[in-house]
Amino acid sequence: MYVAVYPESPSTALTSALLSAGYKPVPVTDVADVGRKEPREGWACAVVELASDPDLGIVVAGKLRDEYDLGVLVVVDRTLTADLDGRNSFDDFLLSPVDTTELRVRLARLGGTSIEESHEPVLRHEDLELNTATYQASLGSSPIDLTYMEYELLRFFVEHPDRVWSREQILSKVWGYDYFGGSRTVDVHVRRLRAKLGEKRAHWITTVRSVGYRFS
Amino acid sequence: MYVAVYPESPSTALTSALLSAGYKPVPVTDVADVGRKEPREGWACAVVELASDPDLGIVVAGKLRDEYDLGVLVVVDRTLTADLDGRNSFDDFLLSPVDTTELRVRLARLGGTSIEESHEPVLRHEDLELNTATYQASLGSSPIDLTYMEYELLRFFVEHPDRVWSREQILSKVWGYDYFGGSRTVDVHVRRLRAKLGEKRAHWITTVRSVGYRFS
DNA sequence: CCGTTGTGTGAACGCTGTGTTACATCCCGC
DNA sequence: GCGGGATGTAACACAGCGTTCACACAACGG
Repeated sequence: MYVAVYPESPSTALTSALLSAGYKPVPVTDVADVGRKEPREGWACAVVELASDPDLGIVVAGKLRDEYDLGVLVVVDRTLTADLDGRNSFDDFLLSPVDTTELRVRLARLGGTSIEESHEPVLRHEDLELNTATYQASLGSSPIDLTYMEYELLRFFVEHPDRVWSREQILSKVWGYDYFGGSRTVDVHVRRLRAKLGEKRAHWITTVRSVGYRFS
Repeated sequence: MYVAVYPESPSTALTSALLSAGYKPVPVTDVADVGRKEPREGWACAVVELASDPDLGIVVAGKLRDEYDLGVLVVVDRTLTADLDGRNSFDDFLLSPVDTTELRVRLARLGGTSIEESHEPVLRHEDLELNTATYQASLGSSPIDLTYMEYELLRFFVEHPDRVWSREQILSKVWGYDYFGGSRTVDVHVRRLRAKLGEKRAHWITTVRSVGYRFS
């Protein structure tokens, strides 16, 4: 995980914090240097330390983000925090003295799954996707049409895989604690789910005889 | 600029920092309380303090973001920072003790993104245009005549597409959180909207049976 | 091999949720 | 106050869906 660090001579505190967080800091002298020194696997993100020339640092941050499409974390002295107000040329910032754990978490948020994706509450299982915000489901690229109870049941399974659930447990968890109905209801819905999942994926729901069902 | 603050009894340090940053903190007891106490102008964002029960706080943060579409800032004790790693149920975080300036900048960054959108006087969806300044709507080049409630409902949908909204959520967001009326009201207005949108575009509003409506 | 028990499957039933219409009420300009 | 449009509410019909039933089949033990 290589991280481009500007300016060329970052504080030793920042460098050691980056190292102990598991990153390899690479100092760069200017924006173009980021292109020249880019490692084969690419940059994880960039860190810009605002020190002697805060305004220049802000500009560099913007260029790194716009021209190189990097996530940019700005490290700012506590006394200069107000300078960041209204700026949007960086993705996140951090006050110095740097807290190593905070640095690690913020870099992980930058580098990890993009913010857009993480905004969507999507449950996945292999090529199945359940978008809990839109109540839409899809297998691979093709959407599948699930009724309300089918969706709720499948969501329960995806959220609680790899263990056996009795029909009574499933009824109380999916249909509600106060539900009184025959346990065969679960059977029928499981069957319909299997049918809609298709032959290849029907075995995701395993019958455990005289116990219940398991999803995996 | 109202800010929903969870849990109900936030630390005095946080409260005073919010006040001196120019925000009005409103303590909420739980997720549903956010709907009940929502001011007319809406929330600027939400702040969740992780204290006695960090896991619960994380869950609440996620619900505030997903169900109420709020920007969520989490305040975490330095010793608990690592708990945030890998979590994505919030938009930003802040270490305590709270630095007032840092708080102000981070809240501005949170609110700023949504303000940008709402500052645009014209909302669009495909060939639909809603001019929020003049309260006029048009499909392609032909203007359509919407009543006040129709306009407000359509605006809500255009501003919050691609997710399901329950009738209760729509009522509280469009009609006002203190509105008590039958949820069939929503049905009827949705129907009127569909009629005015025309046959070709009526499906923009999808019925999600036993859940609500989705605009996309 | 048979009897029992548990599960898959298809069809039928009944109910809930929704679309739709009609009507009552409210609001505002005249 | 009157008229007309906008909005809320009630009533009804229907489609979709969940539940139940009946039966066939599979699994298991003796």
